[in-house]
Amino acid sequence: MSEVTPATAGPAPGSEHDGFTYLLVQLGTRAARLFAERLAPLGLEPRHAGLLFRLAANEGRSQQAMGELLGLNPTRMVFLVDELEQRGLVERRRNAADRRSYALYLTDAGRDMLGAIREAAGPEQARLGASLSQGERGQLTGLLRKLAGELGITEQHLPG
Amino acid sequence: MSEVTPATAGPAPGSEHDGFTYLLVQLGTRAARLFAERLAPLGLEPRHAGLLFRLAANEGRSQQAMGELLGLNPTRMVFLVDELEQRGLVERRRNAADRRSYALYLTDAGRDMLGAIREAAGPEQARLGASLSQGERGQLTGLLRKLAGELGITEQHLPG
DNA sequence: TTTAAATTATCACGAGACGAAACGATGTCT
DNA sequence: AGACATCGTTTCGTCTCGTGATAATTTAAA
Repeated sequence: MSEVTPATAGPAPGSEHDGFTYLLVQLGTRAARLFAERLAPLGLEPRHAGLLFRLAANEGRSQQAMGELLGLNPTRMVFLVDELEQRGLVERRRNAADRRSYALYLTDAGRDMLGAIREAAGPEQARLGASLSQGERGQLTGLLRKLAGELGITEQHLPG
Repeated sequence: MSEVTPATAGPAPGSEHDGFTYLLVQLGTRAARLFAERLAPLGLEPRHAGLLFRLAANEGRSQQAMGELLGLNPTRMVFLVDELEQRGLVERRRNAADRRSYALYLTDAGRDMLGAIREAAGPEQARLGASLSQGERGQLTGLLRKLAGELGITEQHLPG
């Protein structure tokens, strides 16, 4: 029974209609779009929010280390940090030990922005899950977390 | 209690870690990538598969009507149909009633390809959900369907 | 008939994301 | 000192996509 082939009949194995893959893709893109819309008034895009959140949990890392953590190549990372630095949300400090690299830090404005993002995203999530009871929401979160755990999603990755 | 504001404490309302929004986005993009990888050996990309599936349920429609259904602009639609026609999976037939327009049909090869896509995607989904029991998988599908229903996702849309 | 509208196709242009390669500055190793 | 690797950066080309303009064919309206 460890074999995953769904040879047992049930709903057609590969049909897109009974599977959760299609639903995951659809809901994922939809959720991303809703989040982006909520973020727009703040002058940010999802990737900015992603970096800010990850940075809050990993302050002082080098730019490249952060990029690797997020799955971004160095070129893209330079651009992303540039944008956030120009907005005064992130700071590049020379690393005293290794002056080739920068250490990334949140500014006070960056920390404030983090709060603003949370305030913007919270109600949106509540609206998205309005058709679910609180128990169902917890159930869903638990199941998704199980899936994510198997795939090695660690809350550190940045959505494509 | 119909109010959705989570004023009651519990896990911090806007925190990304307890919410399913972040998980949905992550899992959605991951599922899309896995699907694309499974499709690559067939020489197809997700958009091709999307059109083939939607076309199977809407044969005989005009090219532009299909494009509208999928959320693609006419220019892009021409290109997409070109690609599938060159592969012999889709056929453009002159519409007898209105000879300005084409009616789109699947060829036999297109129908075969549909089966191949299902065979490629099925095991992938099983692998993705390997950490879930069969009951949990059904539960998850049900919950996702509820969410999708609220958002008006009708199995007709093409993932961004 | 004349005129306007619809459908498909084609082209040019720019926006945006992305990767590859190279470069200067710095650090490390021999 | 010299050779080599690493970090951040810049530049270049590629890919995808959207928009707008244009044309050819066919249909519908005046």
